[in-house]
Amino acid sequence: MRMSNGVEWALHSCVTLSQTQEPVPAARLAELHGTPPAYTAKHLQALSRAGIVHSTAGQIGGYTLTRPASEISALEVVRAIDGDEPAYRCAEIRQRGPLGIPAEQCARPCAIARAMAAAQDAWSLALAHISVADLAAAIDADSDGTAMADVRRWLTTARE
Amino acid sequence: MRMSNGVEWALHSCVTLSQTQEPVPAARLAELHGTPPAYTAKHLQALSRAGIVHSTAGQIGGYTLTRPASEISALEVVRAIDGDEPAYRCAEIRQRGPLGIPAEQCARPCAIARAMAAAQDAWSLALAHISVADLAAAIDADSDGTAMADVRRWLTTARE
DNA sequence: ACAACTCGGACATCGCATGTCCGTGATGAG
DNA sequence: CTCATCACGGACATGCGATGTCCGAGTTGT
Repeated sequence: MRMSNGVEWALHSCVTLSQTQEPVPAARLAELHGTPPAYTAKHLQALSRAGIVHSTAGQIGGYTLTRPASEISALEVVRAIDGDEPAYRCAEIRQRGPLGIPAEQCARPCAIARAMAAAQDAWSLALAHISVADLAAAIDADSDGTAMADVRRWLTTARE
Repeated sequence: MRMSNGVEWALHSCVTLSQTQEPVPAARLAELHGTPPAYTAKHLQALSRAGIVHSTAGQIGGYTLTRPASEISALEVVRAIDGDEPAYRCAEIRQRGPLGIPAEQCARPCAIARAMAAAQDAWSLALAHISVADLAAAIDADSDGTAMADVRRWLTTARE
């Protein structure tokens, strides 16, 4: 079980975008994070499709958050990048083999699938309770309150 | 984020093995579940390495559980097949780019990594509380108490 | 002692994630 | 109003890991 690597970049990008009101181009975010520009842009497009960020074209274009950072959960970002299908996909083994159960008796998911789904729900719930604003605040606290200020400064100075 | 498909087969195999004391060959389990024999054997080897099942060679060989099914958690089985490394692997983005933080200030994991780890812990905890015996009982209940009896009968008659 | 049956690890193959590119459209300047 | 510049958006290669398969080593019963 492995999560897409782009989830990390997307979360960092959202945290960065939460520090400004002006559009930030994908190339700028890639430079700040030290990630491949084209690939970073690809993930931002996924965020755009999911309605988490808004894209502005043109010379002063870029990406902005569509909502306050406190109203964007980490779960939304993860789902936008990694897809919303569950990690465990039941292949309906119970219907196969010499003791296969007819499909009409399989209205409910298999007990194993139910257990895995419950685990996934617990995982989702944990992420749903964390917002982008929470992450930004935690990162700021880790750096004694300088990290986000540095980001804001860098975003403005780089634009000059 | 996608879990290995073999997890399902391994869990079903453990449930089946919980219904008998005698060794069951990998080929027999594959036949019962309608899965590729060689690949099924591969996953059983992983369970063997993890100490969940015990293998017996020779003519009447096969696999048996090493412990009572009530003492084997679904989490153990999942980890044995899918690996025990976390789904989210932090690439330490905070150390990169123009605002990179020196490594000596990164003793604690990044706030984002901590959030993802907490979600993974919730997921693990949910699976740790479910035993193979629980799964067998739930599957039996779904079929009005006939499924496990059918499995036991099939295991003995097929051996004749 | 033999033969049959078992597990165990080493070897191909496929799909998806990763990474990259150019076309399209919009914006600001002249 | 026209044009040049810039940014997004989707379509195109590539690499690695999961999937799937095979044969050899070891053990047991005959």
